[in-house]
Amino acid sequence: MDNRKCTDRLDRKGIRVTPIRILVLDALMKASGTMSLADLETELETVDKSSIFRTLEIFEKHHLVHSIDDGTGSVKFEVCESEDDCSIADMHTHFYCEICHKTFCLKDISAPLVDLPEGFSARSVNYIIKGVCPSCARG
Amino acid sequence: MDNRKCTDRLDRKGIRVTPIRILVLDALMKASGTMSLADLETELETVDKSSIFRTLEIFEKHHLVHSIDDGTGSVKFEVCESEDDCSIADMHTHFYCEICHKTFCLKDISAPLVDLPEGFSARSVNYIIKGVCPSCARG
DNA sequence: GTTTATGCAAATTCTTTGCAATACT
DNA sequence: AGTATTGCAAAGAATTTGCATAAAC
Repeated sequence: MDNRKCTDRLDRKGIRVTPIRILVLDALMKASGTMSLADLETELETVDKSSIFRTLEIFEKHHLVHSIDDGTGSVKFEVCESEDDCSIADMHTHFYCEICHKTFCLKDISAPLVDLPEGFSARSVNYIIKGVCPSCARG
Repeated sequence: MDNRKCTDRLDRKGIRVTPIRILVLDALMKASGTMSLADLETELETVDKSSIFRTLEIFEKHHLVHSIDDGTGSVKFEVCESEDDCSIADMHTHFYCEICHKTFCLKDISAPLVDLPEGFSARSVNYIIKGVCPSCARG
């Protein structure tokens, strides 16, 4: 576990460093894709669900992670790409496979932002494409 | 209530017509925006939650309605625009106001569809922009 | 010593299912 | 008669909160 990296990042965000916060952040940073609260609970056996929940709440408020709702009924979390802020430009496309029920982060594809009618102002974008992933299409 | 219009539409989709299905479809067609199961439950006092749920399930399977997950924790439903099918091209942009917690259908703005990497095939798109709506921005 | 974080348990909310009763064909 | 639909009740799943304990400043 890269304790140092996590500690630094928490520090820079002005989030007080605690063992649990390091564990949660580390798990998220190591994750290949997104993680749900349940995923984190499974991975961090020793840590209580509510602690993880509140940790994620803090992380999100400080724009260290963002949440993605892929329509599966459980919200997914992901560490923000850019260190400084989690802007709209930072949001990328997600793909949900209806066969294997996995959510893929297509980090190279940023979420499109359409022009909104007069008066609407955007703060974040949730862009999920659902369909069949390559490995499910094969087999 | 425009009984006739609902009956016709159900017929054309090959969905057996029942009083409840007419009620649910009518409520959805009259709605200015999207409706959650809870919204429908409130509006159709006499009808049980589970009946509405199963009705929506059937409607969705027959592409008469589609569901939108706006990340609020309750799935919203909406009658498909095109009579025939509810294709990707049919999906439009939704806007969720973080102040008043309302979901707006921007029917004129179709949901963008990015190019996916080799192997991924898209079946539907969920595109939600979150921010502040005109009336909340004002007051 | 006061504030903040954590764990446990339980409440809430939303969704889904089992089953008996009813209505339709 | 036999199938499909509905209501009631309750199960499930995910999220959220209250409160007491423990840790940090």
